[in-house]
Amino acid sequence: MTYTDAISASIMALADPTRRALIDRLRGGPLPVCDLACDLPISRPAVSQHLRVLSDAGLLMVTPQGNRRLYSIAPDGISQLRLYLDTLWDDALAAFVAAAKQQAKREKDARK
Amino acid sequence: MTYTDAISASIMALADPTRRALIDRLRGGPLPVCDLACDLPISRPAVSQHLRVLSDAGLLMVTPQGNRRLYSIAPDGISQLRLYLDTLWDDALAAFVAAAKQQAKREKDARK
DNA sequence: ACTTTATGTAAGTCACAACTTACCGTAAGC
DNA sequence: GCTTACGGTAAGTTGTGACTTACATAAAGT
Repeated sequence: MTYTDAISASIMALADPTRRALIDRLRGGPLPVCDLACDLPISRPAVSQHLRVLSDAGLLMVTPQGNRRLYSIAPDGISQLRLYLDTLWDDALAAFVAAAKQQAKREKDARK
Repeated sequence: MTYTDAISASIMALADPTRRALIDRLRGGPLPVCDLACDLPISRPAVSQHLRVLSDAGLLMVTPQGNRRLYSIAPDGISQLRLYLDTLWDDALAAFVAAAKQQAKREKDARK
């Protein structure tokens, strides 16, 4: 289960509101840093640092294009997170159903 | 899109490694605080605080049972996160495909 | 009734991460 | 070649959040 480390990095990267804003801004397609920074209330270096974190987590790709660097969402990174949540959801639901059954059984026994 | 705030709280709650450990520990079913705290390297109050954060984020449910409080994963909370990631993945994939097409077109034009 | 067990809350400490400014490359445009 | 956009890195500051210990509460056991 070494894959957990990648998941960990992804979730921690997405935890910051500014970084989620960046991700949401990239939903439409690739954008250069200046476009991302101009409508955020923080400095451009701060944006660069956030982009670094997101890239390291495997959530973003970079494609240098002449003078600029186009950032875009990496579907693979999102996919891994989805997978993690899917198994978590399965387990949670199974546990929920089991707990409900157990509760019903207890109530039935109590009525006797 | 007020739902983003709930998502925000969920992701930030899951960002902490200790809290993810708690969640993973609860995959099997409900557990009291002492069971959760005993195999973690931090104090029990710290665990209580983490459980509070997870509960506030809608990721955990509590069912008091006599002396103890049983914590369990709230499927609804996980479900909301899954939904968020699903739309994000859809957008990311669409953007990826669009970018690939655009790239192919550029290369075709360049060959002429 | 008293003690023990299980848990939450308060207050204070400390490390870290999210900023800032300053600086350094590198590709375009004139 | 110089200047101007674009963007990453370095170093320093600071707010926040993850701990700690100490205390409070409430149900169970004896």
